Amino acid sequence: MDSTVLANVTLFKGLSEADRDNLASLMSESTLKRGESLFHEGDAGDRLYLVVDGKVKLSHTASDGRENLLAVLGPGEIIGELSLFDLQPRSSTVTAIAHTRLFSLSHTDMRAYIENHPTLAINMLKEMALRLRNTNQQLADLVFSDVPGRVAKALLDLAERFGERTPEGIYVPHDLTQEELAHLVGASRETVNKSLADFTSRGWIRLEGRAVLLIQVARLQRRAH
Amino acid sequence: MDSTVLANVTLFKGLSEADRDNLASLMSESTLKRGESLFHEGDAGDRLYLVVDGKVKLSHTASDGRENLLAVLGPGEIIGELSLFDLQPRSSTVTAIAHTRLFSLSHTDMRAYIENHPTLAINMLKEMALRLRNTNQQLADLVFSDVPGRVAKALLDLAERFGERTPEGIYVPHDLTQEELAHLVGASRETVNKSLADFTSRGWIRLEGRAVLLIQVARLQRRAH
DNA sequence: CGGCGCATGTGCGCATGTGCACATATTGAC
DNA sequence: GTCAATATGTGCACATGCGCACATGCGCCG
Repeated sequence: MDSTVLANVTLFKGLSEADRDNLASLMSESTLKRGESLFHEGDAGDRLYLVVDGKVKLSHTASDGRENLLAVLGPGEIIGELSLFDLQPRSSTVTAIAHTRLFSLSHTDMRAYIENHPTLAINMLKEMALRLRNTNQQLADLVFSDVPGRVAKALLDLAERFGERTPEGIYVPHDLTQEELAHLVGASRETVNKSLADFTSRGWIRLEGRAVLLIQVARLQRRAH
Repeated sequence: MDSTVLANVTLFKGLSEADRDNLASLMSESTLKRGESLFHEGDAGDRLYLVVDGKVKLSHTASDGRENLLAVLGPGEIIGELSLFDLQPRSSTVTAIAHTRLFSLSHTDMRAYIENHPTLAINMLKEMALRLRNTNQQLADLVFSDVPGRVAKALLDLAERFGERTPEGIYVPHDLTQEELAHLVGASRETVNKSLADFTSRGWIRLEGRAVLLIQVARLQRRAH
């Protein structure tokens, strides 16, 4: 296991190199192809995962089959941290939306490390505070904004996390189908499609398969408010 | 400051009596009347609060003035824990909805304690994991359920936290106006009022000022799904 | 204990967004 | 490269819920 990867992970910031090596020796590696799941809602979970490369979606399925995306996670982000502390079953399903490489660590090992390394505990708390803020923000967006507004917001969010500047604008390879994007913003596929079509006809964005080019970021920001 | 109160707070479970005494000596006490605010969204915050008695609402206001309740917190629950870790300004406004007594502690003192007491760090992580699960659940409800469903859910939620069994049913003194309840479920006051009227006419509940009597809990659960 | 102000109850027209139906385009497996 | 499966694009009827308008009710402050 390569401990140098861990140096770039927020969760492990501030740990000594020896600690990171040690942690790395406790981890195992796995990969997922698009569509493959890491675990399902309701499963008992005893591992913590770390995305090294690729992207996964965190989803929740209602009893009638409708789906809802809680988040899209990329490199450096952690998965399955909730079950670590409250011992509840997985509250969401995690599925790869691109080819993904992960490291994982048993809850037992992680707990032991947290208890002996205050820095790690604090990092973990920071991470969770951030998540909580994001989720609260999402809640507010859902209540306050209409569908086009939420779509604009989602695009800007994805841009911040996965975008790269180009001469034409920000290129955002999000790997989501429009249906998945719809689930992310809590709307129907059709409505999201129409919003995207509208933004395109205004020249704000250009669709390129499972990626978008954001051309007029300021307009999108205004629309997202 | 009375350290016996701390013995019943989840966050401080597992600490020695000496530690609790010591923490108590670092705390100060304050009270709020209904309508008074502890702090506002955007404020810089450097204190952690603990609800001893009463109830507060945690709200978020959009730029156009519309409001959204993130949570209602009661005895034993903590407030202002996010700013502790990420040093961001307050992400919500906290206002008393009943006469409320609070203890508070400076971030510096709390951080020092967390770093030296793994138990406390783990408790904090548990607390935040729980919050995160709840918020995710709320997100899902907002996406999947219609307004009456969300109202039913909210009533059951409030019952679990504040209700007391009586011969007639579960009596829930929630202290919320219908407008506040509407903000909590992300709907308009009018629609919530109509849902409540409907539930009442079916004999599922009875309204009693800022309290509800839940008569047919099973029906509500079915409606909330 | 009287009355003002906030809270609740209810009808109605309008806007948003859903879900179906169907066409077209793209992708990926063989 | 072919072709089935999946994803995207778009019109339309219908449902939900919002927001205005207004009536009624109730609590609390002086």
